[in-house]
Amino acid sequence: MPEGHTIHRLAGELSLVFGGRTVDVSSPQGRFAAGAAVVSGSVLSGAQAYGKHLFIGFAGRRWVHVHLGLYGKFDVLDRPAPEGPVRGEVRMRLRVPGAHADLRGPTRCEVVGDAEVAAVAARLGPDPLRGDDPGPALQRIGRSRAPIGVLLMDQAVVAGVGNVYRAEALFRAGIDPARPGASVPEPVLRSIWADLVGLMEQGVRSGRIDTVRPEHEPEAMGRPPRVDDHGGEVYVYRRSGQPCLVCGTPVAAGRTAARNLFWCPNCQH
DNA sequence: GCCATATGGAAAG
DNA sequence: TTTCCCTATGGCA
Repeated sequence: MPEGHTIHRLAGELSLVFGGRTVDVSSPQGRFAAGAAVVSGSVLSGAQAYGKHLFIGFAGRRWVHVHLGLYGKFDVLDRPAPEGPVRGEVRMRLRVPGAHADLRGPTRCEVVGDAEVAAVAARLGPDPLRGDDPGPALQRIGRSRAPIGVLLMDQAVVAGVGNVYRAEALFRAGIDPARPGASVPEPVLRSIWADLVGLMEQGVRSGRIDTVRPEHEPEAMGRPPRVDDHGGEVYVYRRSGQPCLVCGTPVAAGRTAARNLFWCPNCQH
């Protein structure tokens, strides 16, 4: 479930569990064997998140740069690594007495230096989860003819927003994803930013994406709760054809830039 | 078993 | 705009 909130949450968990400790790093699958050897046995200083990029810091100014991509997973477990054969394709395993973490299916997992961390941070737009100034994002969107739905997913514009937060923030703002960025009034852009900050901070705390306002929650509407793969309750994401939680109109679906897009044609303009 | 699918992004055409 | 990569899972023979 890798949108920015997942990565920031992981950074916190990794820092808490492994920070200040000497960590054994391995690659049961083998594809990260060389990198693991570089950092294994050194002290893990802490982890940092920039958008969807995770940097795990080790003594000697070395970082393991991890990007989960579409289906990567990084499980941090408060118990010793199990004995015996490793289940599945574990690219990287972190291990200390009493805890371990397994990384599977990442798009990227490599040892880098400070320069690479800085380069990644520099090419990303402001991150709602880092307390960044939204100015550059607002300006870029305000000048662009590209659809607001595309701009919000562009990591160079806003870092950390993925397909779920994109769809949900636009629904909550009542904005049609196809609208050109420049056509969205600046105050609306500001409120979308503030909304993303609140939603994503909540996501970091809960480890899931919940976007439905109290007045539209299942208990309030007399319908059964619904939990999707992302773990939470949402208005439109992956609800195509089902009635909009606010107006009952069937939720629309489309594909833009090879990604699924969902919106309510009645509530969003 | 096979196929489709997924919250991403980079490279190729 | 399409293709490719990385992995697990659920539906369907």
